Amino acid sequence: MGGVAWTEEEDHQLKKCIEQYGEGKWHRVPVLAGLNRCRKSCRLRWLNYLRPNIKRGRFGEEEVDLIIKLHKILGNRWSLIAGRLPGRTANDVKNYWNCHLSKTLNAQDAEGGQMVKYVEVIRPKPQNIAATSTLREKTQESPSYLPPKEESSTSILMPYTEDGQGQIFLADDGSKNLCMDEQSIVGDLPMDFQIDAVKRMGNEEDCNKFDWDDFILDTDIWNDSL
DNA sequence: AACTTATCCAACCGCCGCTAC
DNA sequence: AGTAGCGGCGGTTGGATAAGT
Repeated sequence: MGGVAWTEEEDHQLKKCIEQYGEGKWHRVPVLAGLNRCRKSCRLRWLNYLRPNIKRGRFGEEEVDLIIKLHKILGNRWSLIAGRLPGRTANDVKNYWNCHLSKTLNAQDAEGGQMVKYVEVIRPKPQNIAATSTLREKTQESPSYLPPKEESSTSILMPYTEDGQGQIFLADDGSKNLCMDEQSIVGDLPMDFQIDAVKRMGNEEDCNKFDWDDFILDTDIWNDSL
């Protein structure tokens, strides 16, 4: 292993400590539990191994499908992906990806697998001007950048697929619709940037009301498009 | 049976963003 | 405004084990 393996006794001490004091305050855990481990080591051991309801064993077909879909949308955001797989940890998902999926899928891509690109989505003009300009500066780094069509609106980027299906338009009222406008293609951009952009968009009130991570992760949206 | 190579996965490391001071 | 401390995350490491020769 990469480090010193945990003993049964250490596991027991950690478990007892969490049961007594609850999760969190990890810097205090080594002292409270009487363990010669750092806060990070304790946290990791709890999250990846000792926490109740952790699922062990092989990944099911449905789980693997979901991992592939979510990885397409989110990239290496293992904790977000694991959040959609009950009982699985980010470490499990990451290990599974690295051992089983990355090689297989890279080979498929080399043979012309489907590729995700991105479209521009129009939202109402935000009140937070500073955030908007940051987004535009970043967006313009894309070689195929197209400026927003209307001054009264601004844009975010969402994935669509090579075959032209599944482009998402977010209407003023927050509803989600398909958008087939080819002009709206902005280019290939990393998902991290998109999420960053999405988080920066709109006034604070709007952002608080709308759960963007949940929107992006809402697999029902992508079932038809990916 | 003995040795080598490949695979798996628990644990560690370094970085990042947030918060309190 | 700067800094220290924290929780959290993703990348990487390396020991254990399985598979191959």
